Amino acid sequence: MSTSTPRTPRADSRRNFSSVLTAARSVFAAEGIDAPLEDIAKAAGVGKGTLYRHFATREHLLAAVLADRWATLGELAAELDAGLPAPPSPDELRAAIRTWVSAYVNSGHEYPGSGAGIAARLAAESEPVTDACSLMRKNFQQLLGRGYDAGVTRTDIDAQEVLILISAVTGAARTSPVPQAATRESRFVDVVLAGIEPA
Amino acid sequence: MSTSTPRTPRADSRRNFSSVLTAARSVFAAEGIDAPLEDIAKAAGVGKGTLYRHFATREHLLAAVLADRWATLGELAAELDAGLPAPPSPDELRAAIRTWVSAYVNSGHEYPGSGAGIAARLAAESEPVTDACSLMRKNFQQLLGRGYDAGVTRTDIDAQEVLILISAVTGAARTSPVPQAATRESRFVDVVLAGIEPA
DNA sequence: CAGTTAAGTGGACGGTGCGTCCGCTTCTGA
DNA sequence: TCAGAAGCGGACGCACCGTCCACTTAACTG
Repeated sequence: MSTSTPRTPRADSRRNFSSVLTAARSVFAAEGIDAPLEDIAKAAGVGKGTLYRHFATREHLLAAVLADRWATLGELAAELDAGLPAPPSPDELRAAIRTWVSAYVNSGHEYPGSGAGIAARLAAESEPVTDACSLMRKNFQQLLGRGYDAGVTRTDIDAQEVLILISAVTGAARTSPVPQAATRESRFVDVVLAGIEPA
Repeated sequence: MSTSTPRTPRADSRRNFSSVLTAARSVFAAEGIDAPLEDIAKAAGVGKGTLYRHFATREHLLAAVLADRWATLGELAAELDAGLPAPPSPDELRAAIRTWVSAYVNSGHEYPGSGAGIAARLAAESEPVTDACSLMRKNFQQLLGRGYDAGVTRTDIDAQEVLILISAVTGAARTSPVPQAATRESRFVDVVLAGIEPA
């Protein structure tokens, strides 16, 4: 009796939860992560109040939307790490890191505005967002750790900070006019990848 | 008669223009570059309409506020360039570039939020802002050009892009919780400076 | 298979900031 | 001194946010 009552949520509640999540994915994809929450509620066929009941803030909703994408990236990091030979050569490590970062960058294309937005939230340690990416970060940190050992990565930059750097520069690159945007993004990522190697 | 009438503006108009500009400086400094324009109008003792009459958008006002700071940075770039020995050594060039970039970063501390904001506007080629920094950019590009020659700077990254990169990463760093913010900023700047050197 | 009730809903509401518009005021040049 | 152009500034309509609460409805109970 002293323990909390875990009561399973009502059926309509669960239904609305996933309606909102689904709607959020498509609205964020179409209008960017700053889209009015009201649009999402409307798309989900629920009221604003219901949306807020399930996701206390935009952060929470955004984190929920990103969570599974980030889970996938977490797995990729683990796989890349596992796929590395016993003592990996510097070039193999660089390649693995670059591969992962590219995947991270590509995954960011789906939701406009996510670059700068994520950078800011990661840097600010926004609870819901950092929680949602904690596993991914842990696995990428693992990979990065092998970079430290092999001397291909600065030891004063950790996984979280690489994510911030990459998100920030891709975010900026993507606000550029279309002709430049794509090439800028890849050059900016290059700059960061080169920059996180030891001097 | 076919030519336009250049009529000098009325006295109250000029007065209000500078009141708004002064107010904008202090409000932007105190509340960040996203401060409500109404606050600035109030601080200047004018109505919102008057503010908009003089500065059509937030961009224009922001650009006007930043203009003289950027002029100073433009001069610094020219001086650093002029102060370089006839054939500068790579290290001398690196030092000059680093010095200028540090000055740029420090100047950004005055207005909270300017990092990410400027990065986005520079990348998006926001008219008023890119105009305001065109001289600074030109002079810094000059310095960077000598970097290309000396082989200490990637030739596929220009001055504009260095500004974007630096603004983006410092912007992110500054949203970090205070304990980390300062050290993060300097490490992030280091990463970019290292990253813009040729592979 | 009602009846009860707590969980859940959703839209109305108040608040903030934006940018525009236009009736009124003030400067300026004749 | 006065006419009229230039400039002023606050009221207005719009968009979005996040909260609140009267109503609905799913889920347990006898």
